[in-house]
Amino acid sequence: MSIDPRSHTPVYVQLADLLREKIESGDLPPGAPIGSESRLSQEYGIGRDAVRMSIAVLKSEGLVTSSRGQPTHVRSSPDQRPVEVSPGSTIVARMPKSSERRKMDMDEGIPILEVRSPDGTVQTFPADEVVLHCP
Amino acid sequence: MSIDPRSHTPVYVQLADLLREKIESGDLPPGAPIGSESRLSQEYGIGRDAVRMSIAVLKSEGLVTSSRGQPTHVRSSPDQRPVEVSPGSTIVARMPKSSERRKMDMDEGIPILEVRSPDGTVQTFPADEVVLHCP
DNA sequence: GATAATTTGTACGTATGTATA
DNA sequence: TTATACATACGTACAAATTAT
Repeated sequence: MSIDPRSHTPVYVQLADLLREKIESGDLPPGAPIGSESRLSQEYGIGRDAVRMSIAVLKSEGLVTSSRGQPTHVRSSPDQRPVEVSPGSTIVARMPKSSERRKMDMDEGIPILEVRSPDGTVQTFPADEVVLHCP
Repeated sequence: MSIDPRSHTPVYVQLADLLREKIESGDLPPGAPIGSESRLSQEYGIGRDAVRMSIAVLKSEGLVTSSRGQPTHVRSSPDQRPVEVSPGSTIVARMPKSSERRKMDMDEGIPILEVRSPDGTVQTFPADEVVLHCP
């Protein structure tokens, strides 16, 4: 599996597809480092910018996480706990604002689930932590 | 309101915050162009790269959309239609994969809502189009 | 219809800052 | 301290899509 710079598909999309395949196949299991930017850059013969764009795609899909000084690694999703929803509640999902995401210590690419109960109370959950159960 | 390149807060975060404020205050209403990259670059005295990173933040939050040849504009969310959920259903939210997003013609920064009915059927909705109603 | 101008997308480069090991 | 790795920020160039002329 390699990357074709002459393809109509951008190289960063090709690399993202390639890495996503490795993640979903288990070749890169949760917690595994996907390889440093410079290493991927050399290995596939593309610029570091293209590598970073690939990783940005995977981060936006919640598949990997990265932070300064640490290797980028495959995200290990937490166990999803069941949450019982009150009868008559309404549910929406949205992406958190950056400030909200930092405050709730959420990774990129994770939506927020909002549950509005009939009594007016609103509960918000990081979407990867819960499974809502309707009555 | 201006941008301080000496601040500890990255300039692209500062610009994202600035534009988000204008969007949420109604100064930049839905459908309004936020200004071209070159214009924002000149106006705030920062590089085009920083401008693009700012816009990437706002796109990931579902606040703006952009495509080749067209000015980036404030996203106008569609009306959220009510969806009745079957009793005993479970609900999760996640981000779509790139291929999924293209196939469903979804903008960036929009989660997917998955409703699993007790009979095993699974319904998926772009999260900005629906409000789920529990029985 | 054809051209030109505008705008975003892709891809490369360099340099420096900051956090971690 | 040193080395590694990611984050930020600047630059350039060209491609591709849209809009205006």
